[in-house]
Amino acid sequence: MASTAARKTARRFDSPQQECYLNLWRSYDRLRMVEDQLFDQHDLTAQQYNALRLLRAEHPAGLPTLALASRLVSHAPDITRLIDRLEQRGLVDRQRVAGNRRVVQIGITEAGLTLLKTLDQPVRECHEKQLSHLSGAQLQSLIELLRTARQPHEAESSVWG
Amino acid sequence: MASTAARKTARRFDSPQQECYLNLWRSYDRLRMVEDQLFDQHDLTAQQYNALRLLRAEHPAGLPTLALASRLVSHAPDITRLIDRLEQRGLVDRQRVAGNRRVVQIGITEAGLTLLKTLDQPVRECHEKQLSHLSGAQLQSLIELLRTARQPHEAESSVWG
DNA sequence: AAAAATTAGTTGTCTCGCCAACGGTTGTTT
DNA sequence: AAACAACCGTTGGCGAGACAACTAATTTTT
Repeated sequence: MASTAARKTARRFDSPQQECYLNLWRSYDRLRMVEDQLFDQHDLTAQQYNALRLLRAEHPAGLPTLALASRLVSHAPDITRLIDRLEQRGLVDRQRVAGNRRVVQIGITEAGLTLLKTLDQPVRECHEKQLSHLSGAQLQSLIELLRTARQPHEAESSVWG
Repeated sequence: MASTAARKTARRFDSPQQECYLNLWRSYDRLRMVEDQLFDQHDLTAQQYNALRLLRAEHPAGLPTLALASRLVSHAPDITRLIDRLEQRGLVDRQRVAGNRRVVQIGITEAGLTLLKTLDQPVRECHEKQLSHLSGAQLQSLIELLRTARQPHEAESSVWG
């Protein structure tokens, strides 16, 4: 009966859209906790790790500050100080660009590369711990639904679109 | 061909599990942004709104501090000061429980109820804006996959399990 | 019934997220 | 070429998140 399903949803949620969003939030919170456990051991945040990964992919060229920010999974208005912290630990370096003195190019250092290397395997295991109970088909289905869900809220130019 | 699909994934992700988790993070980040736009107008955080909603559901009885914290969508180690801020704005009140003087019962005030009432419709519209482009079947499917994804990481006793 | 352990919540401290305002650099108008 | 606008990044200030240490109240142990 439709009324039964409706009543079931009505128990805690105002709409299917709300139920979906709160489930998204909750699942993110739970899986994030698993990842944080790993990164805490290395005094990193997920955001910092994400930045280092992107810089490794562009090594040795590096990326301008705002270009780096725009590629991060999660919006980072505080990119300057995120980089500050990584720079203070010697994991990245900054360099003014010759042709355009407004731009600051960020590069990953040898120390940064070394740190990432020690994390590669643990991170892979972490993601297994998070989601290995899902089948390949379930993973693909979930990925596709998540992409569809955010699609209207992605900028045209986003690398994430 | 399997190798084609594998190569496609390999472009940016180390594993399907990683791809899935990063998509989860990204979609959460994008949809969260939509919600924040609304709450910012009322100087609320999503977490604060969530707390007020839970307190309305328990009105007029209220909830002990830690019981409230445990029901929030997102883990809140800072529950005391979250309540402090709501209390300073007169949206909730605190009351020591007679029988057990350790417990502080939190209740929503009339002002809190009034604020929630003005938010009910905008919040519903916000969730529509977030996800109305998904069909009912897609929503149900996504909800179910999200629940399955976090299931091993939920405590037995969780109201979210 | 005194000591120990557990429970409930608060406080201190530090980092991080977020917005707005700013300074320096380059590109565009007129 | 002077004025204006746009761009890139930094800084200030404050609210929020995280974790550990702490006080107070209650329950359990011996």
